[in-house]
Amino acid sequence: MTEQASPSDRSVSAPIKLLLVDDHPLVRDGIRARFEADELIEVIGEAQNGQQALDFVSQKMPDVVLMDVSMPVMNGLEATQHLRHLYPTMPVLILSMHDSREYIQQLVQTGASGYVLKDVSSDELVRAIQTVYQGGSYFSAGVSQMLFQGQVQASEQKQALTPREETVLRHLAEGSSNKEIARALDISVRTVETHRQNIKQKLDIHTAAGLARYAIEQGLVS
Amino acid sequence: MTEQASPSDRSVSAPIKLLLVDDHPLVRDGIRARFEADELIEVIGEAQNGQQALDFVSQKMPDVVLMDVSMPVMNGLEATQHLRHLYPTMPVLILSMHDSREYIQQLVQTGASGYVLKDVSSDELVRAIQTVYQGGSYFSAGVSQMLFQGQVQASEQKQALTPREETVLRHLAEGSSNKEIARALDISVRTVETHRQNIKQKLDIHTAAGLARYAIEQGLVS
DNA sequence: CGATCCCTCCGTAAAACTACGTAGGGGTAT
DNA sequence: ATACCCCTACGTAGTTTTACGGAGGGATCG
Repeated sequence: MTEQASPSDRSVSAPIKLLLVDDHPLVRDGIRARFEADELIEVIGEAQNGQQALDFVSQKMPDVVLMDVSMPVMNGLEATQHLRHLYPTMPVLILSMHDSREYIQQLVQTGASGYVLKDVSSDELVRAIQTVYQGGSYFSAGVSQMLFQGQVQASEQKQALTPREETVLRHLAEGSSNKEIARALDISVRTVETHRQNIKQKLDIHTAAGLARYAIEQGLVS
Repeated sequence: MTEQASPSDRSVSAPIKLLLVDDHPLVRDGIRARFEADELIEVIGEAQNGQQALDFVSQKMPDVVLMDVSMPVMNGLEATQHLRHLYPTMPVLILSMHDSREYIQQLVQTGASGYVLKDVSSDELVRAIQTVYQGGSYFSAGVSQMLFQGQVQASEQKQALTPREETVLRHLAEGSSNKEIARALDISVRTVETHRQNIKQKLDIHTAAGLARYAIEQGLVS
């Protein structure tokens, strides 16, 4: 009978206060609609990008943040980093379409409490939210496998790209050749090649197409 | 007082029967939830991919098909082509995340009655459905501009890829080299090269990264 | 049957990319 | 000042991709 809602008496007291972060109104509407009839979860706010999410959290503290990854202005990865820094205990559940390993690992290392793919059912989403609210971790089927596959060597290698490398990668992913990138950035082709080498080594990707794919998944282009 | 519902008396008789085609349960749930309270539109079925959509349409004729583009098994473009062929008058409203020109033009030329981006509001989606049901066309803001920009020269060039070419492109966009693709498909490296050449020529793209980007935009991968 | 398209494979040559190394200059942190 | 990282650039070598050409077998359609 305390005022403070603790995980164990959640179902009989206040619902879980959820902040919804996704740039697609349709997706937000959908999730909101699903939770409207649900007494365990209450959507107390929506945000269209990471920046709005941070603003909202600073005003009304939600219990859980449900976060899309690819968004304009500030993407889910950055937003999660900030959130983790500002509110270390606030659970962030990632809602994403992508199931690539590098992607997920990066987010988990950043501090996400869970990761669900957008092809989950509503019911599974509810379970995931409840789980992270109670301090646990939740990962969709398939996601967890990937995490534990290459965890050992992956945890220390995945290095962040330097700003310049990111620029080169962006151009590359748009379909430019080394020569074109060199012209655009006004540097030598050899330098572009060097950057490309370093990128490939850091990401452990070995084809131009693979790099393009990675860049797009990261939201670096288009 | 006729049994047959005509566009003009829609609001006082039977609601618009809608088929929902999207591979993400969350999106389907969301749209369905939005229309549950709406008496003008009734979701009479859902499909996770183009094949299922065709199957459903052949059994229960919906008034409008709301179709996502990037889906496994059979994507929205193919499905729309088939639908247009089988049921020339059935309105197909495309619901997509992508706003690239080639993309939209291809779909419109295929026979889609409308094209809305996934960042529309629910209300706009309702208007779009009503519009195409009544025989009109509906395009999100921004989309229509693109359509009329480069309409002239674009209408005759963009050739469709053959199934085999699409398969090769898919592998390529996942980051595989020609050698790896050849092994995977059990064909010669030279054949893969030929396919790649033909793809590049058809799409007028000249780098592996560009092809990967195109494939991802088309929803061929991940 | 002829025409056409698709898939398969090859030759040749140039261009681009990959892989590994080295290295100087500039900035920054300790 | 020393160490470290980033950006720049080059050498060399091998591999892959790009670009152009031709060609045979199989399926389909008129």
